[in-house]
Amino acid sequence: MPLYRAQTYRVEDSVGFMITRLRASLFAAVDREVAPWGVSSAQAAILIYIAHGRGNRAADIARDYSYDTGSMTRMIDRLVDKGLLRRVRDAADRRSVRLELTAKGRKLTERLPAVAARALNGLLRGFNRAELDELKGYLGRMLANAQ
Amino acid sequence: MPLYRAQTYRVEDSVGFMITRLRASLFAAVDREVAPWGVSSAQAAILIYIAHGRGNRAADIARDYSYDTGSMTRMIDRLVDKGLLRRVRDAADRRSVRLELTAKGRKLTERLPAVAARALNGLLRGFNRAELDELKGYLGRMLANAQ
DNA sequence: GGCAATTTACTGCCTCGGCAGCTAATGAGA
DNA sequence: TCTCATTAGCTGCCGAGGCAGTAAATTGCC
Repeated sequence: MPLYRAQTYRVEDSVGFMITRLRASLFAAVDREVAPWGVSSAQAAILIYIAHGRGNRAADIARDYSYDTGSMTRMIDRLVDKGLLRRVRDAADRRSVRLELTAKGRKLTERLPAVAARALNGLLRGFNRAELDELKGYLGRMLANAQ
Repeated sequence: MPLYRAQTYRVEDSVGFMITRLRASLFAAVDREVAPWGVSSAQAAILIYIAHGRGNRAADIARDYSYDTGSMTRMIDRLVDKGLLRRVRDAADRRSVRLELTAKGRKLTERLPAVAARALNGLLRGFNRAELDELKGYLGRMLANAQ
């Protein structure tokens, strides 16, 4: 017996619908907080990634975030335009572009993890650690099913 | 002790990150299935809403889906252009536009719930009913926290 | 009845993101 | 070494959404 069936399908009963709304309200919450600093939630995620030093090429971010490389190019364009990021051609592999935070970008990025944490904690009000772990377990299983 | 803290924040450990990726892969799965019929997953959601008869004004959908009304206008434009939907000015409240499925739209819409159910069941492979209910409980609590 | 507030839909402008197609650079194999 | 496949990044094109501002219609309140 499948969990969802066409005959009884109701949008508002769907996990997909809930996830979509959750994502939208989470992004909106972060956007409200970082807007005064002139960036968006999506841009903040890129900055945090680079600051954490787990890779600094556009292709790294695209792979880890499952982003389209064309989207990445334009995202980086916006961050470069804002003076937060710098493109540096890699001498060893001249196809690649290394991304470096500018001083301004580094300064801003220091404040971003706190915003992300606050937004998540807001959504998780009333949750204890065990519940969060269980929730993440479910989400992780779904992601694994998605390959 | 908050669940997320700025000092230890890692994007890939974040529920927000997981939700974002889940949404993207769910939409992509539905898009792949309905693309041959000339519609997108977002458009399919609108059609299902109208077919279920829980409201047929643009404002109803925008409210229930937490959509921007400007986005709704453009979404309806695309569906009207495809001949799936018809705009009918409401005689009683002339601000409103009633949305009606065309014969073509009705025919297409009959097949959509099955696609949605299949996509969700794919993500939920290995889940039993109790686990799904618990997951939905968690997501519902987060949505309530988002107001 | 008259005026203010609200609602509905629409528009322009913007960010985000996928897809397809392209070039340049690199790597692997005959 | 030459060829072919792969990779990195960029571009055009599109759909999806939010925000702000507008006009018309409706509702509510005095």
